[in-house]
Amino acid sequence: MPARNAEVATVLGEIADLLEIEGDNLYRARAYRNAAHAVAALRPSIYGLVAEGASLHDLPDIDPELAMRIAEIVRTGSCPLLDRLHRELPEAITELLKVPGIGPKRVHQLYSKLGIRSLQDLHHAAQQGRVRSVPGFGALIERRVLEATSAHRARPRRWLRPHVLPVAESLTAYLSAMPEVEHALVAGSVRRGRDSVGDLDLVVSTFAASEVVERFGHHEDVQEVLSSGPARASVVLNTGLQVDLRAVDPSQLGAAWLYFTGSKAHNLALRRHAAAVGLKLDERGLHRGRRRIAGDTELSIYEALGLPLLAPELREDRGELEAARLNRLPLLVESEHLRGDLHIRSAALRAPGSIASLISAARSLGLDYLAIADAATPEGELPRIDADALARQADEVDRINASLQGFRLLKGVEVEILEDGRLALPDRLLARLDLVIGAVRTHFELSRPQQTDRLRRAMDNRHFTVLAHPTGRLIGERPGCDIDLQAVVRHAKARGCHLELDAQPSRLDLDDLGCQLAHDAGVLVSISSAASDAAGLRHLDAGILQARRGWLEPDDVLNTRSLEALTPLLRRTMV
DNA sequence: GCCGTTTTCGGCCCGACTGTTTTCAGTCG
Repeated sequence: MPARNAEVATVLGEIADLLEIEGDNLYRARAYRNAAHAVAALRPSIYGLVAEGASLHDLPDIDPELAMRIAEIVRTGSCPLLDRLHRELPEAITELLKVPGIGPKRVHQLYSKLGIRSLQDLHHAAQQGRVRSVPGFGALIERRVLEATSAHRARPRRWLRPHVLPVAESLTAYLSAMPEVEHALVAGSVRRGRDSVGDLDLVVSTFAASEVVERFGHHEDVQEVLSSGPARASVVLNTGLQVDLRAVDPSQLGAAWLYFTGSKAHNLALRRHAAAVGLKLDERGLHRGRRRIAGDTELSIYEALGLPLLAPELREDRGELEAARLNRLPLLVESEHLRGDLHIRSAALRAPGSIASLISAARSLGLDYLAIADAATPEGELPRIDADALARQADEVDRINASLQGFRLLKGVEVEILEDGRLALPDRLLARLDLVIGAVRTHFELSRPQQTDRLRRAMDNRHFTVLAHPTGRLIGERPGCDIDLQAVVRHAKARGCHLELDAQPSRLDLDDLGCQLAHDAGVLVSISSAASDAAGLRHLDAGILQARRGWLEPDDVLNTRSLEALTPLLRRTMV
């Protein structure tokens, strides 16, 4: 079965892990890790590239020989090197790397000295006190291993961003309130706007680093201090969220904030760029020889490197440095650019007074229109909407519109895309609506060709306007459907349809790479909240963040259009 | 295994922190 980019990247990453554990040439392992990153950051389907015979060694960090191996992985899911590694090392051994404090060297020791092959083996060995007998281990590491392998299953590995944001705000407020602290800032993947995060990174500037770090460890929400030094601490909160704090001298704040915002790949690329122009960048500043030439702000560092300040959302080493050098960075979309929301639930129509508060909230966000679009399923658990209900709703919308000035409700529906690609409502009904949002809600298990054809056929319906949450993923719960997103995007372009970025925190679907695909194909993205009340509109900010991570500019987004400019875009001209 | 505005060979980000050592290797971000 041909593999998706993320799957190929996973295989390359596994090869890197296994090579490191084997203890061969560490730089060879790093080469595979770099290749994994390059493939993961790739927009077009790698399977498509291989099928077209395109040369993968045009990608950064990939030479002809490695390109051939990757092509083999794409076609077969494996390669001779991986097969050899699997013969020589247990399949589950890379799991051990997930235990904090255990890296490739220690995994190698555990396997060669104790024959440990899995997390379960490791847990038992630690229980029996055998781990401390291995060279390089001691009683302390053994205790940590025991704790980690017990807690490993209980602690969620990734957190949805909205669950972490309030914690970030409260902890930065706590730190800011300390008299010794000048600034307390959020860094890491939270700042980069990732949809889910593994931990929370904070940076403070202060002249009294060790006192601040010490006091932070005594915060009432801290359950455990994992490590603590004069300039940094890692703690686990009662909720299980890990928080890393760094305290730096105020003159180093920019360098530290830049460094701890990451991503790691961006940092490495930035350091390579610095080295190429004869400078050295580290977390304390930018240096020419022994002299520090920048570092108090992020801007000072980027400027000294001859680059503009890069938005944190772009810092993923996906071509942003090259774009910056060539002055081709996108002018990213912002919340203020949105003029409407094209996917609102009708619950607001039914509850007394709530449509008024929803419209008022929308107006205060600068929006001029909302589209009501409930889920219509042939037989479903969701509030079912049929022809009569839709007609009643249309009357209600007309009545409300008549009472509004400078604001408009649009009539829409979220219609189920059936297994064969037909829509679950008749055309004569769809024809009366301002927009038709098609959604996959069942049969997630279809093969990639089937699922892709299903979406393409749905878009062939001349009333189809927007494809809702294109992959159907639920972050941390359900992976997206197996679709050829590039083919879907191309078909959307050919049919004059648009793609939705559903901004609900558990969806954020399209994802960032999907947004880039849409942009590259010239397909517009509708950033929508799927809100059923005024509070739900705040999800739009998360959608904007995701769109920015996908390099989208205002013109790439459907609902940055005024109502006048939007109307013709909702009418299909290509069938 | 990749890469080249000193290099086609000899580098490959680098500093903080920890634990196990007895002066430093491993891990992490």
